[in-house]
Amino acid sequence: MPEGHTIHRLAGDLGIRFGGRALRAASPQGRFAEGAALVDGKRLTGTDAHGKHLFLGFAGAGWVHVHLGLYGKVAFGDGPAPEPVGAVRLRLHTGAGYADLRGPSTCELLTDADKDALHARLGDDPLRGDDGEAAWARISRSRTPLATLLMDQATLAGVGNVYRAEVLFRHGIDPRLPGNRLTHGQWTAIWADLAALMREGVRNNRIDTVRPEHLPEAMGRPPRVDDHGGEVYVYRRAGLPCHVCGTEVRTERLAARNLFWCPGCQPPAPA
DNA sequence: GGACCATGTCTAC
DNA sequence: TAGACCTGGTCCC
Repeated sequence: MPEGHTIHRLAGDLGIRFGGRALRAASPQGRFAEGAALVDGKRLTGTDAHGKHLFLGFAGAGWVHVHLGLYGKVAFGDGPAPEPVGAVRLRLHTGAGYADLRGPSTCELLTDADKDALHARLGDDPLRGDDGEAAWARISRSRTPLATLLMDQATLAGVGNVYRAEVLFRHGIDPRLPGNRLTHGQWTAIWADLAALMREGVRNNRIDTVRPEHLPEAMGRPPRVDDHGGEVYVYRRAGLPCHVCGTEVRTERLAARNLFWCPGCQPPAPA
């Protein structure tokens, strides 16, 4: 599901599957009918991802910009495309395979200039090889809680609710710590960790954040299955014991999103 | 079949 | 900060 790793993975998969080829495009659901008609029959020249934004370049037609939002999905299939099931906003296909896009919050056609403007309002992306210093410049002068800053796409692009909860846990940082109380050393460690975790997320197409020494087998506990499909420390584990210290994982609404942390492993910094 | 929930973001008050 | 919105999965009746 859609944090930055999903989008980068999609950009890669779409490039491998369809790159360089002329594609048929349609909008069975109808809400992208005009855009689909404009790229129909055009060659896919390249794909790009920045944070949670996906871009598909079509020769002579510009860029299809997709944001999956909370519910969006892309489903791939081999062979000729069957009758569309459900609300398919955009279907791309060749005779040999197809991709169906459902439920995106955005699916629109952009010019190069539109795309540039979008990049300009997005922050550093751990999956684009950025060094994180522009993000640090904003974080280090903000009194906003770090948990909120990590999800501000203008500061940092691609991190969502799972990665923010998990990376703060891995670094033992209280999510409510104001940005300007973080040290540069802590930030470079967080940035490097995010880049590594998210690269692994792209590879595996799921979010795993638990260190090998904390996996249940290594802790002498029975294996577990997290219902969102990856191994995590605190995300959506409210009320359950922390895998590391046993303290009950807490949850709270912060800036209209659910936040999860372990008060034992992520104690408040001294004032 | 309906209620509810979700890894996101924008807009209006 | 509340509500809206895009959709599908899960749970309950």
